[in-house]
Formats: sequence, structure tokens, C-alpha cells
Amino acid sequence: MSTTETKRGPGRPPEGVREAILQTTLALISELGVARLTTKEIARVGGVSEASIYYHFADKSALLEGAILDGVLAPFQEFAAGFAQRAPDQPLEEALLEFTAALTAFWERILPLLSAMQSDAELRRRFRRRVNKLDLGPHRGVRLVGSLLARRQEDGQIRTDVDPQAVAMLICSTCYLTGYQRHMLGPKASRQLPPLAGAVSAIITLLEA
Amino acid sequence: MSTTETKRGPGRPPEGVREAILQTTLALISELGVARLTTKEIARVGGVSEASIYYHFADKSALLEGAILDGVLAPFQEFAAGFAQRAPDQPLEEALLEFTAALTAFWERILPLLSAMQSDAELRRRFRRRVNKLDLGPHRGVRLVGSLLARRQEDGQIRTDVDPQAVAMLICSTCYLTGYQRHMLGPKASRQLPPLAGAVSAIITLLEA
DNA sequence: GTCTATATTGTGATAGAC
DNA sequence: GTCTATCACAATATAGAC
Repeated sequence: MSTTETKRGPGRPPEGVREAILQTTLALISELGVARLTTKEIARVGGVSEASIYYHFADKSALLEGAILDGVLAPFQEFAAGFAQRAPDQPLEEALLEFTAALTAFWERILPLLSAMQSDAELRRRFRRRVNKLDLGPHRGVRLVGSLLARRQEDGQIRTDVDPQAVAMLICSTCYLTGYQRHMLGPKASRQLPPLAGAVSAIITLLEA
Repeated sequence: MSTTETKRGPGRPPEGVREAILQTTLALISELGVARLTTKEIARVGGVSEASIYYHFADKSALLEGAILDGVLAPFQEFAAGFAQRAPDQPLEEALLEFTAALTAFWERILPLLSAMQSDAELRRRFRRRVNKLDLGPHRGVRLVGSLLARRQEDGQIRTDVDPQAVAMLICSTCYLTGYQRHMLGPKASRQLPPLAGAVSAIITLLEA
């Protein structure tokens, strides 16, 4: 993620400022970590003034919350909604591979921001309340995959002697760990884990027999 | 985790200071988050002086690294070593339930510290190098469970048409997600995920058929 | 080895002009 | 709505006595 300074130019439309602040915030957290995310640096890199940040956001916490909800959660929700519609018509393995790849990328993208949320007790408290209220969280992905599997069970395509939600949990968890490993230890270290596609393949083998 | 102030007392043995610093650091990170972890607060709660912190640790980063390596990683490694020895003689389900419970607890315990590591780019860099050098990381748990499964395959106890490492990845990942959910969204929200034991039970059902 | 006291720097946030 | 200039404070880290 690049943080080259955005040239402001005299004619820059005012509406761009809020967007520039959010985008710069996301980039800087991923790049430097939240500890070095200062309003000064956001202003410098984003090509805006510090005062503008405090015009658009009540304080630094509200800025972080806005960045994570608008910048990462919302886009993935859109993808998930579209996927849920078309997945029933796809072959199971194809659907699972598509979803697990997207979920892994989503995790990798959101993890620096979640770390930032965890880094302050007050921020964590506010974030928990908001996420719980919106009913967001990993269980949403699990339910989606679970309902997919349940339908295949009804159709007789896969074994029916296991709880589809439990199997969905196994699948989604693997995306999570893969994303976490990449984020935490870098791409080099993540090659020490079995590949995601192999895990998906294994679970399908087990389900089909 | 309680952070009640430690009464120092005039006769406190000098050797206790380093230990008190490490323990207080762990407690405060979990409780307040790393953003509010200040040397002042460590000194106050731990009943030591700020200067003592800088006598025992080069800087704040070194303190964090010491806390995570000595305080959390080392104890779990000890457990894992013992488990690896006795697991082959246990029934598979019993062994897996014991290990997954321990891995989940470990993960829940270490997550606040990992978040802290991620919060600063320099800290993350140093931590990555050290962990990669020591060959630590989630892949260790995966390999342990993988070798356990491989042996059961040789004994003919479970199906042999799947990669044991891939299945181990599914199992260990579930521990990570369960721990993460508890840490991030609280115990209330984590009940929205299928229970860990159910996932273990499902994978065993699939493996035995 | 541990303390008290202090130096130094950088932070979040605001006032007021335009 | 955005800017420049500035404030009040808190943070890490150190000096020097004991």
C-alpha cells in the first residue's frame, strides 16, 4: 500500500477531503501500525490540514471507527450478499474456493484495523457495541457457508451425518488463520502452513465419501 | 486479570522487580490495550520506579518482546512438548479435545499481545524476525496435530484418503477463530459461533467413516 | 539496583482568519 | 469547510543520588 503524498492543488473539490482522510488513515494503519498513526501524519500524507480532520470526525476514535466500517466491512458485505445469491447454482468446490479466497483476503485486509481497535480499551468497547448491534462478526460467514452446505445435504450431494454449521466453522476458520498468518508473520512464514485450497479440498473429499 | 496495586514494602527482595515489571505489563496490555500502556502506569501499578524499567529493559519495545516471549510463548511450548509425548496413547477424540481447548486458551491469552506487536511497524518487524528465527508460529500446532493424525492413519484408525496436515489445519484454525472471537467481541458474541467441541466432533465423524 | 526529579519531544485538539 | 498557528499535556527516556 503506497502512501505517496497526495498533491492537493488549488482547485481540489472540497468534498474530496473527507474521503482522502479515510483512505489515508487506512493506508497508514496498514503500513505503520496504529501507534504511529498521528493526526499530523494523516494531514501530511493526505494533503489536508489537521483541523479538517477534526471538522469531519469528532475525535481520533471516531475516525478509526469510520475507516473500518466504511472502508472494509461495507465492501465485503456487498460481496457476500452477491455471493449468497449465485452460490447455490455453482459446483460446491468452485463456490467454496471463491468464498474462502475472498474471506481470506478480507481478513488480511481488516486485521491491521482490528489490531488497532484492540489497542485501546475505550476503542474496543465502542467497537464491540457497534459490531454486536449490527450483528456483524465471523459468525456471519459461518452461517452463509453453513446454509450452503445444508442445501447440498438436502439435495443428497454430501454426507448428512454431520452438522453443516460445524463444518462451515472449520472452513471459515481456515481462512481466518491463513489471513492472520500472512498479516502477522509475512508471506514467507505463511508458506509454512498447509495451503488453504488443500484444506478445502480435504473437507470436500471427506464430505463426498 | 486484576491490576490492584502491588504493595511494595521496604523489605521487598530486589530480584522481584524485573518479574513484577513483566507481569504488570502483561496484565495492563490485556486490560487497557497497548495504547494506554505507559511506563508511568507500569511503574505505578507494579510498585516500582520508571527508572527501574529502563534498567532492566533497553526500551519499551524490548519490554513488550520480553513479556510475550517469556510470559506466554514459553509456557505453551512446555505444554505442547508434554502433550506430544502422551497423546499417542490417548483416544483420538480425547487427545484432540485436550489440545484444542489448550490452544484456544493460549490464543485468547496471546492475542492482546499480538495486537500490541502489530500496532507499531518497528515492533512488528523485530517480532517477525525473532519468531521466524525461533521457528515459532501457528504451523507448529498444525504439524503437531498433523503427525498425530498421520499415525492414526498408519494404524488404520481413520481414513487415509486425505492429507493429515490439511485436516490438522482445519482443526487448529478453529481454535484460533474461537479464541479470536472471544477476545475481539466478548464472551456474549462468541456464543454466536458453533462451539469448538462440535467442530472437533464433526471432523472425527468424517474421519472415521 | 533502585530511587526522585527532570529533560525533551511529540501528541491530540482548538481558536480564529478566510 | 478549510486553513495556519498554537496550546496544554503526556509520553519516553535519562541524570545522578543513595
